[in-house]
Amino acid sequence: MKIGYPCINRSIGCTANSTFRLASYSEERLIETVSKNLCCLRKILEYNAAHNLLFFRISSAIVPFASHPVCAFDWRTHFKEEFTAIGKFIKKHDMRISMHPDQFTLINSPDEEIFGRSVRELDYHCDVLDLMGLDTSAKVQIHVGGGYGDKPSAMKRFIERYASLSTKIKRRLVVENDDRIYTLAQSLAIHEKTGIPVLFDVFHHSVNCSGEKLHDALRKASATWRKPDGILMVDYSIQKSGERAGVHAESIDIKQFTKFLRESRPFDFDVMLEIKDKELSALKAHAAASRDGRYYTV
DNA sequence: GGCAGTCAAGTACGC
DNA sequence: GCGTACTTGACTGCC
Repeated sequence: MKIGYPCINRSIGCTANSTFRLASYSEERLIETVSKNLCCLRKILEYNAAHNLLFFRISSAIVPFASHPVCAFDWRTHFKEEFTAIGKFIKKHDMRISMHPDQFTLINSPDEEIFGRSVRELDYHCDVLDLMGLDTSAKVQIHVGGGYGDKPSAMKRFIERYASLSTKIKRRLVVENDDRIYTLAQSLAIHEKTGIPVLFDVFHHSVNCSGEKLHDALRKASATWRKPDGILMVDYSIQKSGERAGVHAESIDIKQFTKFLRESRPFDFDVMLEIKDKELSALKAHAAASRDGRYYTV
């Protein structure tokens, strides 16, 4: 078990997801921004290594507009050395990495152009992980997509579209149960037809539940990950009190997290803490999990 | 320098 | 049909 947090570290005074407006696009601006992002990513990973936080989600904004037609610049070649060096660091510290394209990446959209843009976006995410030289346990997670008023057809379209994807994408792509449309059971049904691993989101499961108890959910989701995929990835968050169901909490509740650790035995998985205060909660979770026999330390 | 409006992209939902 | 939330930060222009 490794513990991590997504994209942003507020303790070290830099960000690895600087971007700019499309209207301000220029090659110079892109190079300057990506250089800054990669430099900061390295610092975040160093912080994580020092604090034994060995799971991290790299921001999709690491290369702004990478899949947009405006971007004609060959950033892959230009930044090859930087990516390789970061990858070496990740491997040296035995870190687990994920990426999560945002809600515009929809491989089950009825619109072929949206599908095309989504494939380009997935290509970009896989390129980042490939350039770092990471193995196929580094994953790119997406949701099943829209319901389009007819979920069975939308799921069928996901399955067909998945089959048409390149190996480069398929070897990294995993699907996650979401908080409004596709449940764990529906994600597992898609796994049955495609073989795609299912990333289990504990919080989404509590908001949009197909009935499985935690133990059952972890057993079923774990079984969708094969050896080259690494162990199950789990997204963990809790409800912010006094807010609409689905709003992420500001900070982790260690009592609840400890209960989750206890109830999730004996399954092993890596936990991504989708909590607003990022590394601060991850550090608290690390302290709680370090007493757990599953917890991985270097 | 600070503030508020806005940002590439899509879908679902409420009015 | 239109505006807004999603989830969120941070860029940008205006004062």
